Amino acid sequence: MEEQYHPEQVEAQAQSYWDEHQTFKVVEDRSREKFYCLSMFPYPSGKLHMGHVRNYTISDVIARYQRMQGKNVLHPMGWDAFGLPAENAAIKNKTAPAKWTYANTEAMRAQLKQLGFGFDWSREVTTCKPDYYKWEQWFFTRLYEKGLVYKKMSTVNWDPEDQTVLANEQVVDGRGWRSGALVERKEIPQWFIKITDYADELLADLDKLPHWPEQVKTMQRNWIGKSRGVEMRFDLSEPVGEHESFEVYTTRPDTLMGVTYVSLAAEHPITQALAENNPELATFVEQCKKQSVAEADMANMQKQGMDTGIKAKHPITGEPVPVWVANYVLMSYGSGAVMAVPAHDERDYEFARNYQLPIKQVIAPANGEECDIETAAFTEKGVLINSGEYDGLDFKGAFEVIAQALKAANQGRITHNYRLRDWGVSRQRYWGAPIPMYSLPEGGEIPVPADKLPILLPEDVVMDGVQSPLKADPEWRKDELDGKPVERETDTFDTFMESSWYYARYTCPQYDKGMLDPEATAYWLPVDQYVGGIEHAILHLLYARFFHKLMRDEGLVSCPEPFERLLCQGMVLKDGAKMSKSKGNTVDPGELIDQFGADTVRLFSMFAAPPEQSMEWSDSGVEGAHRFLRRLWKTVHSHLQAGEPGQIDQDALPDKQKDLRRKTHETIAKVSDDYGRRQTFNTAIAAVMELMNEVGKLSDRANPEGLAVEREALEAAVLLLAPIVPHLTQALWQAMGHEGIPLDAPWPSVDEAALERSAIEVVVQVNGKVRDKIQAPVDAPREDMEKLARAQPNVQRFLEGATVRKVIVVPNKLVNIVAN
RNA sequence: GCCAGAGUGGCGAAAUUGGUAGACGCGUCGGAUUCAAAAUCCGAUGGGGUAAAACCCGUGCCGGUUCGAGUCCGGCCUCUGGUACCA
Repeated sequence: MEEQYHPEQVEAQAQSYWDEHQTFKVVEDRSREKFYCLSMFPYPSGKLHMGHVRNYTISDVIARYQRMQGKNVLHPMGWDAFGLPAENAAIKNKTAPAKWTYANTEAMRAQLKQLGFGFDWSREVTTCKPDYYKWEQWFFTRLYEKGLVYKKMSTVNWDPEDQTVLANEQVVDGRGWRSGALVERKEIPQWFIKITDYADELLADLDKLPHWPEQVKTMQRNWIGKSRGVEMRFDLSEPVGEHESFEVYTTRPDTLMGVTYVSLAAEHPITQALAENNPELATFVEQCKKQSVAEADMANMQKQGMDTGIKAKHPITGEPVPVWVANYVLMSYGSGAVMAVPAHDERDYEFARNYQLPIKQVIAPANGEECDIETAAFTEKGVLINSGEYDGLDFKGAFEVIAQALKAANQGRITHNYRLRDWGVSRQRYWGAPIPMYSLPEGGEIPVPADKLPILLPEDVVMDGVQSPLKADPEWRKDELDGKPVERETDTFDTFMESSWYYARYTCPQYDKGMLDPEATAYWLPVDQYVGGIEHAILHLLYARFFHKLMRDEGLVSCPEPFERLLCQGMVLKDGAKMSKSKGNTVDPGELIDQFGADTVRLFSMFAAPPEQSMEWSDSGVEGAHRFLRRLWKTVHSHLQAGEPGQIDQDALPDKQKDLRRKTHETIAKVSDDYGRRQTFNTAIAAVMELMNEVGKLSDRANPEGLAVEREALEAAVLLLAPIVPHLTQALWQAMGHEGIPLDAPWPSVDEAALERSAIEVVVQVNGKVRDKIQAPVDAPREDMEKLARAQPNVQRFLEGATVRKVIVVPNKLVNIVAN
């Protein structure tokens, strides 16, 4: 063994060992317990960034730990290769998106290997390759046949200058990021998948995920947003064209008598019909089109409206209610119409104040307190007032009685509503999987038959920066079906489609008899541990759960949920801000590896913060991590120089040696818990550092027995760190005379005899403040502890002249004497 | 706006079930080693206070529950993620 730690040598050696022995290649083995450890696959954007390093280090640590528990571990990697950045890069670099993407996957794969991640590269999946998206296209046609796919008009950002659809991200301050033109809303036909059909199941099954973070489940519940309310019909006082009424939904039917106006969306058919003969309204509707489609923008924008002049009848009283058009009512949410109760809804309140609409209070606080409706809306539930026969009812009573009245009058009914909307999967972009649908010459659409799949995306294209090459090329769309000409859909899939099922494809990446091999999915699924960024808490994770249920209903997978346990890692920050190119505060993992080695980078990423928390990058912290590894190396080296260890006879050990053994076994217990249950790798590392500090203080190298105690501590430290710094620990493990690698060694176990201690430190408080600390025998009776505590001089000082009211004794921990 | 988080020394953090606030690391200061420096090793390090102790204060802010609150409850402030076409 060399005296100095040379990471470049150690790492090259370990990595070539893994390559030669195909250490991370796994196959189904029904005789062993499996563990499927998955990290969110990267978008191949160019180089790895620190967020990737953190993500994949976490999953690698978990995968290696589980392997040391004896499990058959699958830890795959692939590329979420379709997406918008490839198109932008293609335009900028005058290259094809495919070429750019493949170059990036090459570069990033090399970096991942440098970091020593134990991926089974034989299962690599690249979503932009036809053998992957073919099955996605096939699955979509199956969903179509099952009635789970439909086409409808839907709103997009339209750049009138480039004549193209923009992503929300491409709209900056209301203008197209390239053209600078004011962006408009435009309604175009798009494909949707009925995720709302699965809303109840997606909601209910969150309860089957005890190992998901509570916050993620809460976010998903709120996103699905199931509510119980009343759907009711407002009849128009006189018909508008063919329209005689419209529907609204409310969760607060108790406020129905406080309705002072109703609002329609600009795109509502009644609004459209009215605008035909009302130029002023038509202008307002046009104005409404010049605003963002993003929810955050809509919620923050100035609320504007216009009185249409027509009236609707209140569904209970029949009194006329003015009908307005408002920019904040969206056609794609619910029915595109809302009833307004300004006294009890903040948004309606603000709107009514702006336009001097009446505000009628119909709810009073339940506790009889006053509330001033002149200053703010009262949005809590309470008791009905000014509501005629309903006065005095509470929310629950009013809900039922008013719903009953609406039902009796044939004006409405109780129903459930979801905030969740169907999944729009059409994108008017090139770099995505073509949507496998044909338009027929006689009109209508049919799915592309299986034998015509995949619909290939041409890779050799030139991007002009404006239009998708699929749309620009009139030839591409031409196809033939049973001798008849048909036209291909030129839209491509939302890239969330690919990321919704890649985890399943990893179980059988080369399978060509179908989308998935049910035997492979039955063995490997569900994923036991999923690791990825919190930013995916809703969209990706909800779509993937949805897709899983769709695949289950197709007989491709057998479990109800795809991800058993979820860990959402925090962001990597530098100088308090997210690392990003635009802020210029990025750190290049490659340079760090060159300087310190992969193990140091991995160690620091795990040590700086617990995985869920955002983590502050620090150059000197990295140096500290490196220092620790050098120290560990040197300690093992000098230990080996000191001679051969003997046998340990626990009972005969001197106290110092007993202390070191206790520390060793306490550390094994603590670190095992940190890896397995708590997943706090930072405290696991801190515990091993403490152990190494104790080795420095307590080791006795003068005799074989002392060397044996030290050897035990060092072997424990090496095995406990093996998942985090796999190269260095492999070298040390072999230097200490072991065949094979730590990864295949059993996880160290705790020797209960070594943990035993005779005395324990107990804190003594007077009135909750620490006044002394005593050494008490372990499990001392309460009376003894109290007596001992009271005897301390400093405790007596504080008890002087006071009467003891109560003594609280927490066994083996603390005594608190309450006195005054 | 709405939904979900976070806030503890000079810095990253720890405190796992309501029971010693600051483990571990970084930085800083002092010392050893060295011709000198780097590296390494040893020691100190929340603020106030003391010769040293004792003691007092201290976990974003205000209030509450409790023998005891970083931890639980109510109300704020600031920051972060998501907000359906960034992934």
